Amino acid sequence: MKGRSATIRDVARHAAVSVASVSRALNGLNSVHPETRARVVASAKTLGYVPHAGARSLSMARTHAIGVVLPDLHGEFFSEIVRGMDRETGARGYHLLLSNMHADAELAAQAMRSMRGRVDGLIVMAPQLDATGLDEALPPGVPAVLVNARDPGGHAGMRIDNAAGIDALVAHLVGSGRRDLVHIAGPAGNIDGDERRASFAAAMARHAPDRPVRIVAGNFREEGGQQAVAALLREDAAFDAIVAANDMMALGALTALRTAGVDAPGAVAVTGFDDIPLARYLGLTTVRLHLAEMGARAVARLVDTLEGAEDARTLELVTPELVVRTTTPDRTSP
Amino acid sequence: MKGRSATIRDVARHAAVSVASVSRALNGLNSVHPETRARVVASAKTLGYVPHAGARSLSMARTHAIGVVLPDLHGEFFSEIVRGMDRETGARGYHLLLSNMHADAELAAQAMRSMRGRVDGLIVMAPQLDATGLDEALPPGVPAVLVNARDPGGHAGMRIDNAAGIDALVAHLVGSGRRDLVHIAGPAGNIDGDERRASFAAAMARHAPDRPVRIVAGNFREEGGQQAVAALLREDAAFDAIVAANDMMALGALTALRTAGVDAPGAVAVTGFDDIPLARYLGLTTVRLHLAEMGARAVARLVDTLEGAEDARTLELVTPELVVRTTTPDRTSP
DNA sequence: CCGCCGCCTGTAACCGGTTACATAGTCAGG
DNA sequence: CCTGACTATGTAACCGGTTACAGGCGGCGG
Repeated sequence: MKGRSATIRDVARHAAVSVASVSRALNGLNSVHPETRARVVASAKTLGYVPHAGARSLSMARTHAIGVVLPDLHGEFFSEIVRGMDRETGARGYHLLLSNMHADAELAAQAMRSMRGRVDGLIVMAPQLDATGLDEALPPGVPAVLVNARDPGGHAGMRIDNAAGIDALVAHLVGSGRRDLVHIAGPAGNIDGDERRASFAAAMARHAPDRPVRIVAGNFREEGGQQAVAALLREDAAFDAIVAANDMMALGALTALRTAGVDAPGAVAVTGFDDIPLARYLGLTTVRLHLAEMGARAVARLVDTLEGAEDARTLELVTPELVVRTTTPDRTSP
Repeated sequence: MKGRSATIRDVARHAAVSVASVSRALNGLNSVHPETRARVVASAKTLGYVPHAGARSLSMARTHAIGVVLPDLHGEFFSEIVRGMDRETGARGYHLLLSNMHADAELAAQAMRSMRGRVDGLIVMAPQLDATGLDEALPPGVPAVLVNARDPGGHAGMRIDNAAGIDALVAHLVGSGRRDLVHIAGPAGNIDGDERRASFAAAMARHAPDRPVRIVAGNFREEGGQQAVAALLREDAAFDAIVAANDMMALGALTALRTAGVDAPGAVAVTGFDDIPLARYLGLTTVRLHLAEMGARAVARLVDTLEGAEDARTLELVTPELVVRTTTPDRTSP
């Protein structure tokens, strides 16, 4: 409509006061005569004045925005984390600046740099970057919380407690009468995959120390679960439970078992990891990740340090919750 | 570490040139002597200089960010739209500023205002706001694309083509031998629910004009589908197909039919709307929404108008895609 | 030798707010 | 009546960039 929208100086002129008074009046600050304030507010309304957040940020050195750098996450995972962040962020009066999908480390680094001056802090989930590469990429002086990073280095970190999740699953299986467990692992090199594999070995040592630790390779995808089961059947292995590193592979394993004529979950119990929506429909026993909570906590910690609290710079774990369904029936009470 | 991070003046001092030269050198602009440029680049690197995006935005009156105002969307829906936006936004060199979850119109309006000076344009999905309320809430001079708005008024709009989706489903059902279709509607007042209900009537008139238009109430949730089926069975209605207004209700309908002993999909075919991930697993015939594409198109249109193209201010529809699965078996070729 | 032109660079204004500091006015206490 | 404190307001610097404008300088044609 009109050329450009009203600035604070337009309001000042219209109300016949100085810009300082306008600023003070509109921010409810210091001492402003009630009558002056009323005049300013009226002028602002008639001019349709909306403060320019960018200018304010510049002069206050505070943007009230936090940046989020994520890899190319899929569906549920992405949406849950971001939802949690968004909830907390809104509650604390901040905004979220997204920068998703970064193919390689260079792009991710560039994305992080391009946020300097736009955000007060960063939440970074960058599987491609190691600790030192990350320190180089982070704009100096911008606090950060690392989510799911292999090594948070000197920063605050958030991570899923994979060990607790796997331990709960193994304990549950052993407790319901299973003895010969097999783990279908995630892709090598993936943080969660690696942790879950190691945790499986640890959990077996704790709950079934007399049994061997059996692990077959997988890839977090449905076919991976199918192929793993096919390999197991081919070598005629004896097992009565499968602990898949995530739900999708558990699904694949389940269908592969059934099409091969194996009684699942009767003869072979199956567990997953993640609790995707499908798991509920298929009755899959699994662990729920509380991703939204993790996102919210990451924001909460970041905002806390932004607002002066001590920066803990510690790694905080989010404990998954065991969800028992029908793929792990109890064998101990026949 | 060091007190505050380097500014352009620090670089200028270090390289013994003026700030203007630094700016020109780093932006690959105009005419800068190669040697000078090299010196500037070297200084910038040793000082760890990262440009301050906020300051740049202020002076250029361009933020290269676009704001997104969404209601509290759940899972798949939210994530798909945002994913599409993010993809396009990254490809065009922009950022995405999220402001999710706005309980009422007032909060949504406030969220939109708070974005002035932070973004170059807005993508708004605000079911609570009507056209005029929206025009008041929009900061002046900020172009906007409205997603799923009942009436885009004078703005550009994006919407799912509900009529095309319902028509495809009804055509498919009638084509496979069904005649007595029942629609389980969405909640009254919801845009998509209303459109789908009206479209169902229109589609029936087109493809099965001799049959009555039967509609029962629903609420987009699983129980809604169950309750609708219960009501139908209670009144002993004769029907051989159910067209649910979304997938969740279709699921509810399916399970309710089966637990009531009705042969589904043999005696009663069932269709949904949305194509949520579960639909594939349950073999539900439905239509796929291409939400990511809608988000991407919204961004593309917005960026186009920001970069000078003609602003079409037109309502653009995204056509859903029919996905035929097992809940609608063919009856015409016995 | 002069003037002009093109290349390179510097100075300073500007974007739209906030805020330290100065100042004018009012009022009470001594 | 003077002084000090306090309130209300204005002036101008500042945040960190971009860029219009003004030179300075060297080369070249006349």
